[in-house]
Amino acid sequence: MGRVGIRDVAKAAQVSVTTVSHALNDRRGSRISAATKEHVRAVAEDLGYAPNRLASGLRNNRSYLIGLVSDEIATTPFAGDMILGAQDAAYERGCLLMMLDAGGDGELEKRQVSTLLQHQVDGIVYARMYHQRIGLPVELAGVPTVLLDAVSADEKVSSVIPDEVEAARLAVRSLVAAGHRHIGFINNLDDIPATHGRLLGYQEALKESGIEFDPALVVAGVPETNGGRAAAMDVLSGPSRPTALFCFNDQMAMGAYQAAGSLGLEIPRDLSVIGIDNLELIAAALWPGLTTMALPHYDMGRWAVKQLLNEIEKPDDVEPVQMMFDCPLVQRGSVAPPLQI
Amino acid sequence: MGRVGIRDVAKAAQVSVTTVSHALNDRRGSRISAATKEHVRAVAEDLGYAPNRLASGLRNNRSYLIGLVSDEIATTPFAGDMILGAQDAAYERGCLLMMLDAGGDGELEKRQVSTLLQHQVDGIVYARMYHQRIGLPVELAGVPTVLLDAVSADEKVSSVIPDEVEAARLAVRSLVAAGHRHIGFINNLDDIPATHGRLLGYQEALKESGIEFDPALVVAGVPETNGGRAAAMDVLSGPSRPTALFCFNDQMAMGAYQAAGSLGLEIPRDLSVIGIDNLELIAAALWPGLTTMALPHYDMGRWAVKQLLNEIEKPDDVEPVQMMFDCPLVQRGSVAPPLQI
DNA sequence: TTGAAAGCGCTAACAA
DNA sequence: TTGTTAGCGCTTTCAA
Repeated sequence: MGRVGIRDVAKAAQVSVTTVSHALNDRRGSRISAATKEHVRAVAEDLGYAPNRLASGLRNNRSYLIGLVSDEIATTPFAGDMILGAQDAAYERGCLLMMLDAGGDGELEKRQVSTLLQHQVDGIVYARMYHQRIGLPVELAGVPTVLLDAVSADEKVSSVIPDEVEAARLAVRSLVAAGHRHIGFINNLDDIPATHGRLLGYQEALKESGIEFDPALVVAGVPETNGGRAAAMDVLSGPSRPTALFCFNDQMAMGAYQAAGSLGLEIPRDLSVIGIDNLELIAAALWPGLTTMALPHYDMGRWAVKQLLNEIEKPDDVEPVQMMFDCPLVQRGSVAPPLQI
Repeated sequence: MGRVGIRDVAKAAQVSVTTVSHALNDRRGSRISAATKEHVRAVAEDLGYAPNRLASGLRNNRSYLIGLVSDEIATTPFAGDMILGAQDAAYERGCLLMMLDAGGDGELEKRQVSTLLQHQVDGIVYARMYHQRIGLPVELAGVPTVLLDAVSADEKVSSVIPDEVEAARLAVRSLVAAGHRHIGFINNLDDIPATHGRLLGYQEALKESGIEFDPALVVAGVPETNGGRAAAMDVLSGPSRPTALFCFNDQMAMGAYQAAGSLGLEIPRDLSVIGIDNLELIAAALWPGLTTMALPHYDMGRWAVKQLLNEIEKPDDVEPVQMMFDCPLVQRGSVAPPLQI
């Protein structure tokens, strides 16, 4: 581990450390002759010089470290792409991401944030596993922060979320486009933005197609497979069976598949199903594959870090922006025209 | 952001910075009177002092940063618990984890490692998404490293993997214990340690129960749902249908469910199924729930970091250890006695 | 165009 | 038991 430092380079290149520093960082262009710059760089390369970020960070008050604190993203399959997007964006701007996952433990999260700050992170991406409205933790006051898959009540800080209403609208529209007019909605019963947004989108899409909203066709459950199964069982056994089901998420859609199976309904012949999430592991594994709306996790992660770095790099105009991303439709095999139209 | 430093504390406590440093870090116990120590700590707490890890790291040659470089763990649902375990272990020892995911891009990975080293990480956990045998990247030479879910060909570095053979043995044993003697194996066709290890365990478990190995009962496919579906379709339509299926992983088991469904076989009445992975998202979502062997991801992640920190903290006896963890059985509802025995 | 030197916040060897 | 002070590796002001 013979770490080679800037002075080793200076010695080898027969110049001063100042010159080396300037040659490697070229700030003001007109500082150094092109020749020495080239020379110094060659020597540095030769010696395998790599800067010590601890030292430069200490001096510059800039660690090139970004903290990402989350509730459960890291460990659940739902939003892995958020991390990837964030990581990519950070890496492209010369930063590293330090990801911490408190698993929903508020006290732990507090300590994690403090540890992150001790390491002098340049800013923090505060991410939630699913779109929610939150109060910004006090320990983040004064720290450059961007919210990922969350909005703050006071909107004092930038945030990025998916457009729930539009996602639902597009999903239902695609069902309508396939010829369906009798469309059930398997909703989540949790009181979260997605629940309300998607219901709204569902209603709007129906309205714009001149289909009357029938409350009997929306039934809620816990947002997992069993909740979807029960709810689907319910609405499919009802008096007027829908020909298509819009499901709150892919897991509930999987439950709908199971309900359809046990009722002897074949997808998509007897029943079309569309989900939200594009959870590869489920959507692609179902048979037939599940048509679904992809949550723009990668883009959101990317945007959050990009915005954060922008705010860090010019802290003058810290105009917080509330961003929303669209959810693209991913077609597989679970939507077809209804049997008799 | 009025950062308060050690000298602020010193001034406020009316002592020197040395005293503050010692009071807060208590190295050699007998350095400072209990009274002043208490006093200094109180003042520090009061001022909200938090050490600057960049500065102390620079001074100590110890960043308290651990790098975790992986191929795809971060972004796929398979091994999230490895990260959690690693994070927990790091956090308990006062370290932070910097996770980088190259998505399988070797060049990128090389640069990521170099970035990590620039940030002076104390060591690196080199993790793979699934158990494999690898050559250690050259850029890691001389850097404290532990392999996670991988072993190095030369065994010069510590590593931790799951016990594939034992996992399969236990899975098959539990099928035998339920009364099955006609057990199929849906294997992966990739040439990786898990493929061979699990086949071996399958064979050993049969042998110890006095069941003859029938090559016609093992059929391989791509390790995903469709591969499992095709393979299961195959073996279940064959001349002597097994009463139970041991599947390479939970996704293939899901495929087996689909095959069973389309053949009119009810699980677990007509067919028992057992998987490996305990992929919550699938195992719990299937109906009935999938009985499966859990891969010890959390424990492996934890162990890797613990071992790494041990090696970092006393670099004298760097005796690399090759660790193996057992896979516990997670019972849900997919195993029952065979219909007629 | 280049170099000397101060100092980022902290620790620890040395002095008192 | 406590304080003074020299750096850790780097950037940058100021002088040459």
